[in-house]
Amino acid sequence: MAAVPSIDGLGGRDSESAVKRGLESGSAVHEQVYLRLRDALITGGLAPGRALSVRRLAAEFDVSAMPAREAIRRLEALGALEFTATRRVMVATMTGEKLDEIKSARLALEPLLSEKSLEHVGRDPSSKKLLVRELERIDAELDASIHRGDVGKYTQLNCDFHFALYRAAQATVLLELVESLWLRFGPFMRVIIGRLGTSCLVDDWHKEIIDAIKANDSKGLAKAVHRDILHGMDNIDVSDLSESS
Amino acid sequence: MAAVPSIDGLGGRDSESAVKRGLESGSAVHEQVYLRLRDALITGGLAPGRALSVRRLAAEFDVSAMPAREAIRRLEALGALEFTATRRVMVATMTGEKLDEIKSARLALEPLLSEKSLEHVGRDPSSKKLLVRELERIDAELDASIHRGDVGKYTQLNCDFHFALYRAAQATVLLELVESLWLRFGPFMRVIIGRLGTSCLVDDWHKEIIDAIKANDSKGLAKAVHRDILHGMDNIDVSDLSESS
DNA sequence: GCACCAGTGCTGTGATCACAAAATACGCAT
DNA sequence: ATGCGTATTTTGTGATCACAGCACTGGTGC
Repeated sequence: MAAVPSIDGLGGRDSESAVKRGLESGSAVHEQVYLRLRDALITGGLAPGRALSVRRLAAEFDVSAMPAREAIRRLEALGALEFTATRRVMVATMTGEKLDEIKSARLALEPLLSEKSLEHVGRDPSSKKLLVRELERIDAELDASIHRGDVGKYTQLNCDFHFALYRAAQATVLLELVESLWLRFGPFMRVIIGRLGTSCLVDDWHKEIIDAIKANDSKGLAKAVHRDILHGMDNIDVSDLSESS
Repeated sequence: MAAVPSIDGLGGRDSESAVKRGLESGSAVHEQVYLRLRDALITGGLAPGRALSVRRLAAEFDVSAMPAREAIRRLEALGALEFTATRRVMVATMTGEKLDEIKSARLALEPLLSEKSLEHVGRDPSSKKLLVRELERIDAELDASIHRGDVGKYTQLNCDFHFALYRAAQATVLLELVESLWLRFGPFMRVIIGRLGTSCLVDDWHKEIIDAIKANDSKGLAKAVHRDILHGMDNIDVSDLSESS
């Protein structure tokens, strides 16, 4: 009963989370539930509109209702989950307005955050080497998953790539804001990409990002991130929204 | 026992919250606890580093522990509260890095949000009139509180002013991001202003903001908001941080 | 006077229960 | 077969309890 098939992306998989935090996993049970649920959401493991319930979630994770409730509350505060009129909880749905806001916010924050990363990592050549190597590793896997047509893996790796970059900025506040944004569009994006397939995807922007880091080109990096976001969010048709709920 | 003297800004006061939401108060008890605690934090009613506890908070609000726990979890998710190493909860403290991040994020988001407000309100002259009138009302009170030297009222009104402006954008996601930012620096800002007094404050930028709205000057509005943020956060000495914990 | 240590109260955390309301399932009548 | 109303189940929510660990108190020994 520990392994859970009914929620995609929530099952055992490996211990490596999509958005590894600097923090330790924390002994608290509700923290672990939160982290696993968060990763499932951010990588699109749960479809928008998907109904959740305290007891079911608790059963999935083989814990009591309390930790599940707390995890749900936190994710609701971050906008990843939303209430129905009758206080039931579901994965947040997407609207055209929301999508627009998320795009604006991403464009405002993520290039900034990536600049900070470069600035932070620029002082220490060894840590920069490490970052570049990790990004290249992820990007290679990402490339492979695109050609393989593995949507699930792509989503997770794309998430890994960006947050590996952003985490290097050591900027907690900004990172949490961006995380909140990804939590909001992750489930939706997964549906979209799943519908379009990986054929429409390229990771040219990621290579531009890596090159800009290598060249210590702060503005170029910001621009590359900007373009990556635009590319990822512009080919989304609003008409997809109606079916995604 | 309903009126609580031990937490400033949490006591009865009037029913008007600092950051009124479009939503109704919601019948759920934990929602009300959350809203009151949030307003207390955002207006600086609780000092940074201030210890909170589930049971004490529950007693303050005359509810059981459960709603208090849920409210705390949500505010912790938003970065308003933080854990000690031993899982105890306190009002988030400020560091130089955090302050820098918050400033960056505010500068990136709030001018954008204000532009959206103008855009949204520009189509309907009557709603624009309404907004301008409300802003002028708040600004007048704000002016008065400055001359009166009423730091508490100033903080609350400044918060009211900005969120009255931002709420007009009808942009939930962006608003929640900004709210999260204000929750983080509200308590700290209150301490700073409390130390400096209202003498150093001017609300010229607010008048510029109102003028830009009247003139439908989108860029001018963004610039005015930008300056208001800079003015508010630039005269903060990092040395204040050590004493504010 | 000061440092240290035991004791006591407080705290987070998880578990469980009760209750009302909502959603689902089911069966009946047409 | 289908629409409808009832019955059962599930659900959120609040309350309470048990337990282990931390923090602070007060006192004792040096």
